[in-house]
Amino acid sequence: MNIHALRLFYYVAETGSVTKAAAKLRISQPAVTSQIKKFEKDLGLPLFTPSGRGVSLTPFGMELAKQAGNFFTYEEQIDEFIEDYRQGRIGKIRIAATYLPANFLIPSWAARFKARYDQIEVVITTTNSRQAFEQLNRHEADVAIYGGGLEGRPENMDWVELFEDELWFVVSPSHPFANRSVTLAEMMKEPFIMREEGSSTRERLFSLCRTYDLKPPQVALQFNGLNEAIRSVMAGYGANFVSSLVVREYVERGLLARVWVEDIHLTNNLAICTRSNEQQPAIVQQFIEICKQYPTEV
Amino acid sequence: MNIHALRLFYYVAETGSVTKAAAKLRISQPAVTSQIKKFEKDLGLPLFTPSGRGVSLTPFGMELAKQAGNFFTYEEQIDEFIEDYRQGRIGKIRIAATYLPANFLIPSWAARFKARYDQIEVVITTTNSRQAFEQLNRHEADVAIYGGGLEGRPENMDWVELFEDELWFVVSPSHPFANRSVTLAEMMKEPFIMREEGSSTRERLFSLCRTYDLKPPQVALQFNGLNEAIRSVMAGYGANFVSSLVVREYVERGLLARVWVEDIHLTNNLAICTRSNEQQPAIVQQFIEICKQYPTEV
DNA sequence: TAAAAACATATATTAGATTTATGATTTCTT
DNA sequence: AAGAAATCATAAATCTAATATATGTTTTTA
Repeated sequence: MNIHALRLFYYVAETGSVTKAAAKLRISQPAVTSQIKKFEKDLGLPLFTPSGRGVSLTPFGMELAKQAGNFFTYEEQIDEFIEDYRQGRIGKIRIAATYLPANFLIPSWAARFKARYDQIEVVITTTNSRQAFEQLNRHEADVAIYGGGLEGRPENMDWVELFEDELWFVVSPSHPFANRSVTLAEMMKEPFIMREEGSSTRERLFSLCRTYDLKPPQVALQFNGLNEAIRSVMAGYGANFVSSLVVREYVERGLLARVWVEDIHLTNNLAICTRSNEQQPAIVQQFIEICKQYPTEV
Repeated sequence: MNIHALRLFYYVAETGSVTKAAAKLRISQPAVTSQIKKFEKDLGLPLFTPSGRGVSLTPFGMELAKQAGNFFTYEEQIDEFIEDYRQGRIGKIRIAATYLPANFLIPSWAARFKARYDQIEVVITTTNSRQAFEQLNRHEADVAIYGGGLEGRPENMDWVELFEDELWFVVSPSHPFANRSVTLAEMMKEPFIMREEGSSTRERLFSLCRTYDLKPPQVALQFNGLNEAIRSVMAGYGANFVSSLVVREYVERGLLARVWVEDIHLTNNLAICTRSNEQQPAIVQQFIEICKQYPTEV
């Protein structure tokens, strides 16, 4: 494919105008026009249609512009990689993670990694799971670390499963349900401390209610962070449904108490995810090795 | 970044030899050497070190080769995407249609089309005939499917005629005119169930009255849908003037009755319309083929 | 209706990639 | 060990392809 032509096309698609694209590229307008025309002829498909005194994209053009966008983003990443190397900053690893791993797992992995590769920059971005995969797809991240259900995992990814982690119902130790066994219906009558929308645990609790045809619990308080939510549970403001990894220590120290809800056994599947059919840089492979070696050491 | 140079570099890295890379690329060996040298100078980092009478990669070269491999794999994927689109394996077809075809013809065509090209998105917009052509002109639709008179068809369009369809006067079976032959003047004294303004059948009935210098019929009821209008005719609220395609089944089942109006034989011409002097994408051609093959199979 | 804006086309120019010819170094062969 | 073969490097000439300049066409705006 003619990448030069693809690039000019992409600029036109982005700016919506041949003239503007030419200005941005600092070349003449006819240079852009002729490249686009030739490109369309090569492809055998039209990219633009006249629209007033400008142009607008065909459906195919729109799709191609998206692809081109990702492609040139990747090109930029390679440039950055080269620049890092030239500057002697041997490298960088960019991790997109959901809340749980970012707060409870990555800190120890990153520390171990840094101890061995102290020159390597480790950049961690915390997002929800959808955005994590989008970042990976757009080559804005090298790996995604994901804790959640098995459903809804994207196709074009390689998965390295780390471990399974139980989801627990927890309340304050002074709560009547503390260390008792109750039905799901009873549990759902309690007020809950909730995380923000997009939290996979929140979604799973709600879908659990739909499955068993129960009214979702009342939302006592809502927090945009896991620690804050847990602190609020300890203070007795409501119940929570949360990864055992996060609360085990609190339960052991008697600051939180489990509630055994009959027949409900959900797990979070923790996994490291990379784009499939791709050769990963050595440092990325090294990082994944460390994660596999010390999966749960907090 | 110089992608051309990156490509030559990648071939050398893959084959492990400048000469072999040149042979694979079908260019001369000095062409490859000079590009690599220039690339190394641009980057400010060496990619190869001499090794015997050949070359071998530096650590940086190895990492860059991985990145380049992924990058060119992505390029190939874009090529495949383009090829898929060109072959009509993926894509979108946007159909602007008038009421009759959108309700009575396109459903079966679209089903057949989808069965063969399940990756293709089919978007159907129902409008009146004028707007259908405007959409086509503005490149907001790929084809227009039009049922109506031959007059008033825009110039700059290519037409594929599908079939002719008689327009019938119909009444409820208990109506005194049922299965009888009457004059146009007599027919026009009956109250009519009318479609909304902009309906081409409505327009043609009114222009028929003008032609024969008759007062237009009284409007018994007006509906914004064809099915609703027909149901109202069956219930005996008035007469209608409608495509035989729509009512044939009702007439055969004795739910509606024709009225033969002397010397009046109007037809709807059903046609598929595309912008002329344009090469249509393969999928659009395929869709038109299906329409031609099964014109009236409801 | 004239002016301005935006894209298209034709021709000329220029940048840069390739070829050809040849040199330098290393390895293989006998 | 010497000559042949293989491999990469360099220099000059050639050729391809992208760009610039000038101008035309269409559409919108004043």
